[in-house]
Amino acid sequence: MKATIYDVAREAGVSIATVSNAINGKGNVSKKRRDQIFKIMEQMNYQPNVNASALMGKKTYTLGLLIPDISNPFFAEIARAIEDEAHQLNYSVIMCSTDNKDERVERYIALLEQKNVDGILIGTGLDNLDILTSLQARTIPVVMIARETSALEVDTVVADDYVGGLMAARHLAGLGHRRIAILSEQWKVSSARERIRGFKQGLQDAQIPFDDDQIAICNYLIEEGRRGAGELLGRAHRPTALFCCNDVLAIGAMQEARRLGIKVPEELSIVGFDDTILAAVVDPPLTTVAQPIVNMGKQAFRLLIAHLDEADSVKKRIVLRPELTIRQSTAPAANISVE
Amino acid sequence: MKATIYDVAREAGVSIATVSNAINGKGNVSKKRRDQIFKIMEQMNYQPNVNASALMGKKTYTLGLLIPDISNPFFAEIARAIEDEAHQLNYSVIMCSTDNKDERVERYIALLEQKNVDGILIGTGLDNLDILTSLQARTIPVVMIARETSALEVDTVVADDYVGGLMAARHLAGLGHRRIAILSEQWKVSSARERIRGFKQGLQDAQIPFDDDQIAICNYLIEEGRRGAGELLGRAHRPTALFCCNDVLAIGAMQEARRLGIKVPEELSIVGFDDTILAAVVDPPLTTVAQPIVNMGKQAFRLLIAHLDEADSVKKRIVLRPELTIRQSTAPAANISVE
DNA sequence: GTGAAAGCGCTAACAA
DNA sequence: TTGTTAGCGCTTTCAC
Repeated sequence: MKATIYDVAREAGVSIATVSNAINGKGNVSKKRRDQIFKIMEQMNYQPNVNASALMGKKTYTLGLLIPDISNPFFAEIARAIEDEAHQLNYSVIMCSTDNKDERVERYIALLEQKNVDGILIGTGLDNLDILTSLQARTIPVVMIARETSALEVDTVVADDYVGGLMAARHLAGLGHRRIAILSEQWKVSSARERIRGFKQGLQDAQIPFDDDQIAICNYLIEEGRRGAGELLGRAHRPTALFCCNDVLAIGAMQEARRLGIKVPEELSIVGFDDTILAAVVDPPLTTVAQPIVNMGKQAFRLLIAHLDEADSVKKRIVLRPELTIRQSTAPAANISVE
Repeated sequence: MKATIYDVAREAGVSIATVSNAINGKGNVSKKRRDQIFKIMEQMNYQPNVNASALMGKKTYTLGLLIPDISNPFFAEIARAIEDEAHQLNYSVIMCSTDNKDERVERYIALLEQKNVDGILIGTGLDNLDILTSLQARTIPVVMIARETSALEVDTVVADDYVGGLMAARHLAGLGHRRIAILSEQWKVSSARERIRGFKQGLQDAQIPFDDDQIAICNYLIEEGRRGAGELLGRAHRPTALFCCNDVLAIGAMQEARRLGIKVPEELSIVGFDDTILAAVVDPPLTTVAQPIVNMGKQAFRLLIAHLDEADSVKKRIVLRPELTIRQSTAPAANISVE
C-alpha cells in the first residue's frame, strides 16, 4: 500500500503534525528534523494525498477545461497551451468536450464540482447563462477562453476578432480585390460576428462596397464550407476573394473552388481565421489570421490562478492581438474588372 | 457553501448513515425515506463529494491519459474517443501530453498517483520500463493504447499494424507499382516496425523486389517527411510509389513531391497511415490505412474498467483490424518500366 | 520546536 | 429500518 503521513511520522519518530509542517513549510520545524523527514519521505516514496488535503479546504490542483471538441485542431491546440501552463504549477486538467450542447455542459460541470476542481476554463459556447451564474454563486472561479459571454461578469481572454477581420480586409484590399464575399459561422457565435464587423470596416476603409447578401452562413464543418462557398461562387458575378471565419470553412471553400475548376489563388483568393495546423497542410497553404493560441492559454490559466489566490479581484478582459499569416491562398486580383 | 451529507441528514431528520445508504443503494432504507431524502437532496442541490468518498477507498472516477501531444490530430482523436466512452460512466479524464519524454511521463504519473486516479491509459512511448513496473507494483491499473510495450504484461489495444502494412502493399501492387519506397518513423517505434514488416510481406507476396536502402527514417514531423521524401525522390531511378508510416510523414512527402514538380498521383502514388483529419484535408486527399480510433478508445476504456472491478483478470491484448481508405493520392503506375 | 486532538465529507461495521 | 461510531489522510489550532 501507499505510504501515508502516519508511516512517515512513525519512521521519523515524530508526530504527523510535524511531518505536515515540514512538508508545507509551516510552523517551526528545526532544520535537522526537516532534513530527516524529507529523507525518510524519499526512502518511503511518500506522496501526499491531494484529495485528503483538499478535504481540509486546500486546493485539489485540478482544473476543468470545457471546449466543443478536443479532436478539433483549434481546441486541441488551446488545450495543449493550457495544459503546459498548468503542468508547470502542478495542476492537472480534465478535458470536457461539450459538442456545444448545453446538456453536456451541465453534466460536465456537475462532475467537475463533485471533484472539487479549483476552477474551470470555458472555451465553449454557452447558450444558457444560468450555468455561469450558478457557477459564480458557488464561487468557483471561471475564465472564458476564445469565447465570450455578453451578460456576465467573467474573466475572459480572447483574440481581437475585430482587428483580425480588419487585417484580413486590408490584405485583400491591398491585393486589389473588390468583389469579396464572406463565409461566416452562425450569427450567434460572437467571435464570428466581430470578425465580420472588423472585416466590413476594413472594406469600408478601403472604399470597397459590400452588401450583406455576399455573406453565406454555415456550421463549423468542412462540408458546410463547401456548401456555402458553392452558393457564393455559383452566382453570376462571382467574387474574386473570400473571407472565411475560420480555417475549417476556408478549407471547405478551397475544396469547392477546386471542384468548380476555379483556381486558388489565381482566380480566387481565400483567407481563413485561426491558423491551425490545417492551414499549413492544405494546398495551397492558407493565408489566415493567426490567433495567438499559446499566449491565450497562458493568460487564461494565469487569470484563473490569480483568482484562486486573491479572493475576488476585479474581472479582467484580456484581448490579444492576432496576426496575419500570409501564405499562398491569396494573390493579387487578376484584373480589376469594371462592373 | 456547498451542502454536505450532514445538511441533507439534518433537513431530512435522519442520520448521515441513512442518507449515505440511500445514495448508494446499500442497507435497507424504506421507500418513503428514500424518496424524501432524494427530494431534499434535489432541493438543496446536494452533490456527494467524490474526493471524500475516495478517501474511504472508493473510486475517484478519474483517469489519466498519457499521449505524446494532444495537439496532434491522431492523439486528439484518440482522446476524444476515450473521453466519450469515459463520460458515459461518469469518469473524468486528465490529459497528459508527454512529448515522448520519460521525464515528463514520470512527473505526470506522480501527479496522477497523488490524485488517486483509478487507472491510467498510456498511448505514449515508454523508454523506461521501470515506470510501468512501479505502476504495477502500486496496483494501479494500466492499459496501453495504440502503443505497445514488449516486456511487460499489460492490457493493450492496438490496430493490427502488420495487416495495415499488408493492405497498403497490396493496394500499391494492385495498381501496378514496382518501384516502391518507404518513409518510416524511428525504428524503435514498434508500430512503425510492424507496418513495414507487413508492407514488405505484401510486396513479397506480389513478387515485388524490395531493398532496405529504399527506406528513409524520419521523426514524426512534416518537415521530416519532406526531408525523407527528398532523399528518396532525388535518386536516379526514383520510386513510383511511397508508403509512409503515418499521415504526417505522407503530407511532408506530398509537399516535397510538389516542390520537385512531381505530380501526385500521376507520377507518384502516396499512401499514409492513421487516417486523421489531415488525410481528408490535403490535396489530393490521401489514401491511407485507417486505424479504428473510436473503437480503440472504447476497447481501451472497457479494459481499464474491467480491471477495476475484477481484481486482476488475465492480461488481454486486443488487436483491431485497420481498413484501407482509398482516396486520390494513389493511381495506377503510369507505365511499368522495364528496368 | 513539537505533539494531541478535532475535524474536512464520506463509508462501513456494528448496535439498537 | 435506522443511528452511532470509528476511521480514510490530511491540516490546523492550541497546549506543552
